[in-house]
Amino acid sequence: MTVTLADVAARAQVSPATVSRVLNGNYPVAASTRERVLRAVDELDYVLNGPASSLAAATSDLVGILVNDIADPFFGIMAAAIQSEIGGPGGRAGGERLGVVCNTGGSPERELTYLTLLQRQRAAAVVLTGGAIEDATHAAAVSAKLRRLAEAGTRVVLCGRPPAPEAPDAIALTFDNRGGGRELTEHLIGLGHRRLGYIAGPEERTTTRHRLEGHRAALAAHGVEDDPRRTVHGRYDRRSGYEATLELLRRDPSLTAVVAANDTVALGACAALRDSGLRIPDDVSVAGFDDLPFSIDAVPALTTVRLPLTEAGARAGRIAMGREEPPPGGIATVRGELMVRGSTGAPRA
Amino acid sequence: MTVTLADVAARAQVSPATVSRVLNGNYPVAASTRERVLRAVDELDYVLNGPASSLAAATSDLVGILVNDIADPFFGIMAAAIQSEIGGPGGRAGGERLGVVCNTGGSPERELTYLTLLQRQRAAAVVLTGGAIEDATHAAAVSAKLRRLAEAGTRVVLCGRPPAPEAPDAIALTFDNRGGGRELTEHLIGLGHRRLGYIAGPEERTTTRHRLEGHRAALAAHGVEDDPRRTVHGRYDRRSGYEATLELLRRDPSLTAVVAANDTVALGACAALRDSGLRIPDDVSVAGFDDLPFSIDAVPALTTVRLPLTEAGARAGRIAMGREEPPPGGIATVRGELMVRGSTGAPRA
DNA sequence: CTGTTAGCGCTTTCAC
DNA sequence: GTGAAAGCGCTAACAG
Repeated sequence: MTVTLADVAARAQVSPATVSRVLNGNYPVAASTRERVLRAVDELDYVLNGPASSLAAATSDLVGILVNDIADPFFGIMAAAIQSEIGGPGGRAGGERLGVVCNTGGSPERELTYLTLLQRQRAAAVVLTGGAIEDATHAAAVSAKLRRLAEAGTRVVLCGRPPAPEAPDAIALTFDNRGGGRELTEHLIGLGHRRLGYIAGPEERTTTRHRLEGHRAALAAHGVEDDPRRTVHGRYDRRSGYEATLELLRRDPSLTAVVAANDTVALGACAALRDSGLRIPDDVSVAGFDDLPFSIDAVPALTTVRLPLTEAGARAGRIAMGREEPPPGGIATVRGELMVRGSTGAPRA
Repeated sequence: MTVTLADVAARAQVSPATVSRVLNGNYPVAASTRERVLRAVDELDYVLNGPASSLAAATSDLVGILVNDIADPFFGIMAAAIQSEIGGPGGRAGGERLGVVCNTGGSPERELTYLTLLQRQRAAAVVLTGGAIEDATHAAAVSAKLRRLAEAGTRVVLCGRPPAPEAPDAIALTFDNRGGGRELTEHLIGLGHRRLGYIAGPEERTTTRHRLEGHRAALAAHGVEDDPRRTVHGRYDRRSGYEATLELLRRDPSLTAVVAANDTVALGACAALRDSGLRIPDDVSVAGFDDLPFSIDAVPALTTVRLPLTEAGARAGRIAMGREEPPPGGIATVRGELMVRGSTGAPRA
């Protein structure tokens, strides 16, 4: 019924081994033989059986990319960059790898499930993107999985995620969220702001914590009071930014600036300010983080910290494919760049 | 070295067959036996070998989701919805399916490559999202692949893509792009606009063509002149919208409205208008398509056509998993909803 | 450069 | 309800 490699071999009048060699292209085969085999493949419309091939070879061409929220361009952009380096020749069978993105939705269980599934498939590599969850139990479970994956020969790369101390084999490309957060708040302080609201992301997330730490470091360094009532936690979405801003305004109507956990949240903050009759930046300045494509189209354009998502993703992809040397020590910090635009200005008198 | 099912069997003092039955849960096994097996699995930290399992069972737990551009929230949102219905129990081994998204980047070759890779993996189902490429050769190749996949037992679902006539087994959930496009332009005509620029997507794409056809149908129905110089093609991105708008303005500075292929393009159009010193909607109205989350935050908020991406994706996912009846005839049309907001208004006098 | 020979680890009849 | 045995389709030594 289904065409197998043996059928191709019979038709091409060679042994199955030869067909395999032609298909994998990793072994010398006479040009004429190769041609004959390829013709047979074509004529029979043969498709390699992936599972059989992976079983025999004890490894597969699958490369998994884990993201927290695929609907968020932050992850979409990284995923696209990573995947672009994974497709194309370099794999085993037929010279193609299957780069696939898995959406954990930020759920620890799903993250672990995907990791298990990928482990089950004997994935060639796994790339985990974005902030990690800071629950100790979960972190330990993930680290254990990563270690096991690495032991089984799966390359593990973290992109935009801090290194996992217990998974020493994992290469990490970390974003300098702390530094970026600090720079951003210093920019605001430099403009004269002293009462800054901060909309943080979900608690128990490394990204959230690091950005907030940067913000606080800036306040501390410049002797600006850090009133805990000026910080609100929420999700990484627009709605959350909207509501948090209203809440911050309620707590302190004299705020002159709002720093958001990311650009999406900042957009929600802008909407809330507008709906409250406040002008940006005349009444209140707003800043985001990430510099997603739409941020420049906000009105006024958003001041933010640009993260080189595409470059970092591409690099992570190449490292995962073994096409680029890992950074020394297995860890590299990727810095953000402050983008000053129209949404921030001097505070009202 | 690696733990196999036989190891688990030995430890639990049962046969490999029994372990397999426990793991797949699709066969009666005594409760006490099951427990013993599960304990052994745990103690040995056993992970099923996916390829071996798929080889023996002649099917896998992989479900592929093809998208044109994962960095575009349009696809991200659909992919997230589809994937959310795929994870969870229902698969074979261990009751989990691996829903993975594959980014074709809009390239015909990569689309075909992914399809082949998925076929090679004996995927349980494949969901293709978004507009199709209208090249006859490519369309035929895709249709052939889809037919072959269906023959091999892979469920094929199209989500937001028109049905492929040559792949009759594929279930199609199509967006009514033509109707939405028409409604949008009629809204503008109703406001009094007569000189409308249209920024179309890339040529040779069903989505592009259908939206444009809707626009033209509206013009024709209301006796508005359809000057071909008022239509420009570009990519589905912001930059393209920016440049196209400048070009349209150059060709006809008296334009009173710009209809964009989608919201992202519309954002670029807004930026170009602003940079040209034109007010929205006082000087020029702007409309988009899709109603992505950021569209409501544009200033002014974008008039657009809302597509139920999440609902459609979830439904496609359920159909792919065999958890929902396909629509009668295998084809369902999903309608959009006109969202009138601040970016459109009456033309200047 | 090519063929022969063993499995890879699991599922699944078929018996008991 | 459980075990024994026969592959699933391919790859990878090892010869030649």
